[in-house]
Amino acid sequence: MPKIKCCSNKKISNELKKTVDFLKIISEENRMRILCILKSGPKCVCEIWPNLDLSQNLTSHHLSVLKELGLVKSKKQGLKVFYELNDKNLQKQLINLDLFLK
Amino acid sequence: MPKIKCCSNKKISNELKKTVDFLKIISEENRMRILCILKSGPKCVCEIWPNLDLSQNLTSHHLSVLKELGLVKSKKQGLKVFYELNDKNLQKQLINLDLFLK
DNA sequence: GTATTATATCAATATCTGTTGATATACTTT
DNA sequence: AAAGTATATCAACAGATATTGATATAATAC
Repeated sequence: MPKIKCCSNKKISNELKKTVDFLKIISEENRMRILCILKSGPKCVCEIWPNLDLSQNLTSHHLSVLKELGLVKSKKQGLKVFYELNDKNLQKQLINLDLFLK
Repeated sequence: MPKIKCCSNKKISNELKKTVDFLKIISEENRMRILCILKSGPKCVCEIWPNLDLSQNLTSHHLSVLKELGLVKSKKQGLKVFYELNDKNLQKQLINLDLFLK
């Protein structure tokens, strides 16, 4: 039986799991839209959710999911909370994905 | 209110949905593993499932999901069914993903 | 023909994840 | 202090998706 790296090697297997976690987060239409919206720069929640045809609280929830995985960062400014891409991490995850599939 | 392409433009919005469909399929640990295994060339199901610690029928099911989206192709050879990457399509989908996030 | 092997299918279940509505927090304005 | 605005949180529900066990199909070997 030949050894297959992504199945037998623990380090690679762990990397694969992390990549899958990343994919699970971005494989949702509204979250992908949020990431696209944020490509043009930081936005507060009130600028994001009307574009998505989503409720405010659901948008907030998706943002928190993205933040938990480090794909976006946020900073409070008065009443508003501005979200922006954590582009370094996002690009890193895309590169890891490529390593598995290219 | 500024227009945001991935939300307002129908064509781009459709592309985004297709990309999300692709992501949903590959955001599963075992399916990602299958794709990795197939990078080293065509394999029959009986060579794949023992590597995955999955049952035969579940492996078969995941393969059918991958095939349905055109990420793998299969050909029967006697009793065995050999699966191989549909690499052209896989790479195309990765490029589309990059278009949205890079 | 029967037995055996490889693969696929199906219904039932379990698990996960998005959504909703209500409410809480936190800041600003008056 | 009270009212209003922006955001977050929570429990409950709904829908989707992975898993399981049993069984079906299809090709080969005897």
